[in-house]
Amino acid sequence: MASIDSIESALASEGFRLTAPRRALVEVMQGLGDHFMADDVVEAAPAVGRATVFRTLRLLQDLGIVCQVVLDDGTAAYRLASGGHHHHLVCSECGAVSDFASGDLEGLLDDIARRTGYRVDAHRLEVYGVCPDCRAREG
Amino acid sequence: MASIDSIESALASEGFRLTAPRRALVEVMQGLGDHFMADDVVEAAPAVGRATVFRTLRLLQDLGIVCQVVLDDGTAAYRLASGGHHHHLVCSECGAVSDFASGDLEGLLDDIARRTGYRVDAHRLEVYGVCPDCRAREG
DNA sequence: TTCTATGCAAATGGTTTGCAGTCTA
DNA sequence: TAGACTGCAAACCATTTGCATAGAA
Repeated sequence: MASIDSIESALASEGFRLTAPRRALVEVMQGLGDHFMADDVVEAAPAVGRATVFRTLRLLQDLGIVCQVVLDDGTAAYRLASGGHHHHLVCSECGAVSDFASGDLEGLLDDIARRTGYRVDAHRLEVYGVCPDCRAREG
Repeated sequence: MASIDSIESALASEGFRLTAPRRALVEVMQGLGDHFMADDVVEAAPAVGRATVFRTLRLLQDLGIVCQVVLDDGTAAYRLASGGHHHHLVCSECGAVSDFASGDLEGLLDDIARRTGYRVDAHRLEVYGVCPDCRAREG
């Protein structure tokens, strides 16, 4: 999870400032756990206006500080990005979201490019299952 | 692309009927190409009520006849499913959506399961790039 | 002082729901 | 005739926008 300082410099490098409301929002997001909806942030930061929450989420997403997770049911949630390219592992039982990187996917994408003639630029992989904790709980 | 007949039996096997509006919607979707938004269907089928379009899309999605495509920008579109598990290849230039199956991904998922302790049940992979036609057009 | 950022409230857009009427087995 | 299905319109909900104000360089 990115530190406030690194977020501040990421903003600065694009000409944006880490204002008080933005700082408050980042802190709230850090407290919200591994994923959250826009509305969770709105509720957890009552001092910050709704519009600012959405504007900030979009800004942070553009900067790669926040990323989207597509859940099981197709709805989207947000998450503080762990940095670098990664994929999400979503637990269908408890909703936990964690991430993983996978170099192995690159070979697969090369293969797809070769077979289809596409130039492959980006991808999105979400994996759904049951996390170790939930598996243990269920025996 | 599934035929009307196969869709009718898929519906029947779950106790649903292929009514006239539903048939009209499927025909409209077939004419809409490789992907479409709910609203495209609403506009292309003026004789069918908006609510029926949404109810039918959901029904067909539950039956696996229609699938969701998550586009580049995170918005979701629909598509008549090609049957079986597959992934989507989305062209960022022209928006074309095609699909591909990939057995190679299974090994990768096994590996993820092994490393994380998750029981992996499902996944969603969307690949974004530029299709051969667009690449040719741009030289 | 100038430009960015904010808050509020209203507008928007897509999706769902309530309900009375229609169709079909 | 009973149950599934439909259309319409209203309700809903999340997100965006307009605009006047506040704040930082």
